[in-house]
Amino acid sequence: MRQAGPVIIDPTVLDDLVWRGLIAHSTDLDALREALSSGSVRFYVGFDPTAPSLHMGNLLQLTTARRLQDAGHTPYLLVGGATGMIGDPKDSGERTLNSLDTVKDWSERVRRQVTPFVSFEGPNAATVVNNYDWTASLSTIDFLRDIGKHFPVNRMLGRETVKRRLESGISYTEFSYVLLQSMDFLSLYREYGVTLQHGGEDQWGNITGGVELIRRADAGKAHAFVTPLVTKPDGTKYGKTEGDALWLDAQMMSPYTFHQWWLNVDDTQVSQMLRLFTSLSRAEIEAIESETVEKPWLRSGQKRLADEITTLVHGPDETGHAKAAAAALFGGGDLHALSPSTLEAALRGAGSTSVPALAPIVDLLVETGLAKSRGEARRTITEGGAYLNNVRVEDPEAEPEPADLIGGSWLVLRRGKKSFAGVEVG
RNA sequence: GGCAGGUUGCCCGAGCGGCCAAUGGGAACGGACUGUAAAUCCGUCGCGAAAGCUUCGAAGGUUCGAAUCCUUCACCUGCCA
Repeated sequence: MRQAGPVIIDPTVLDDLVWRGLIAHSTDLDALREALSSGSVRFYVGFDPTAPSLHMGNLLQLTTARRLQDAGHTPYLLVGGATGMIGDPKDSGERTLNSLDTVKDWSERVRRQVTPFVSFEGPNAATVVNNYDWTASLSTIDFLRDIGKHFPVNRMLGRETVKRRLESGISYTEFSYVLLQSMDFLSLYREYGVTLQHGGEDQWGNITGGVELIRRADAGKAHAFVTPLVTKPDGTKYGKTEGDALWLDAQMMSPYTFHQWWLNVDDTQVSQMLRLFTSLSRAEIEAIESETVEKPWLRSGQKRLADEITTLVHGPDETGHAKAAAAALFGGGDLHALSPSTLEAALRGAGSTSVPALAPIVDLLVETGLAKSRGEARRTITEGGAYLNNVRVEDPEAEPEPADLIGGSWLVLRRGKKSFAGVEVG
């Protein structure tokens, strides 16, 4: 896509990032603006393989990297094959170390997930690196002499994450994490001339550790900024409990569910999400914002958000399917009136199960995963929360009849307002 | 190595021999109201249709009866070596 030849630098990129609210903290902003206006800056962002899929926080880094690349800068996407084996300290306590095989598997997944977001063509083509490559062979002596010497322990103890962990305990392993990440920045600085790192707000300490190391070890000048931590309206983190996590992997979260996730974003957060995650222009976003204020029930912000981001992550075809599925299931019309192919596609997106023969609703609720146990399924029916083909089921002993089958073989089960599951009988 | 404290359901946190499947809060789930929103109100929240069964770090033991007492083990925290 990108033309060979000189890179065209967009000098307004930093101001755009600021307007979007993507900069929570940064090193000297004026120096950074200067650097970003005067040439293609090589920058890096890291992704540790701590789960089988990337999530919302990683997505924010990926779209940010893309913005920088679109403005003419050169991305280095780092897979944390080494740092993923150590684990950075988090407030909730010591991590369980993952096995070598797990980290390798997840590293590979990260590498695959990360690549579609940037371009590998043109003069400012992206590069994917893995910190395992320069970390694994490093000797302990060299590490302590060359890296460790630059880290005063008294300063390390003052870091917020460490302070919070001193009560509950922190292992030397996690305490040392900052050295590894700092060494990454130094290595990329030396090897490729990388002078900028960005990441999530929780990485600020680790990132500035690298900036400082470059200064101490090489008397070099590097920049950094971090994006804000995106929290739920109540201030808690996403991904803390199962239901909130947003996975980019289609196996872990279907494109339909992914699309629904964005569609259900709070009114109070739509504006922020549009700015942070989409590439819509300022004018477009402001137009949507005013429409959201005037006619909130249209949820135009949520719809645009869901379409844009699902397309970015899963492509336009999947977005189309997700919208069609939602229209079919939430449309409120008679499901029997839908064409079998439309229905089938919708249910595949929402999740479906095959059973050999008709069975009581209670069993089907469990079978489809809408209820965890038969007791819970019965309770759901008693509470009035179970629906067959969008009609409430009143009787806990109810059993579907052949006439309920749509297109001769499908049942649509629903729990509550939003959870659908298809059942294919036969 | 010594001494002290801790380990309870998704999370936090009561309980300290029977009235405990285990108070309370949060999360989650269902209903009403709505816009597939928020807020609010109501209800549910180990498994089982029920009888009953399996839970309170692990394994033993005392007792008619234990999450609650005893022993050993594991892990965590603090203080002292």
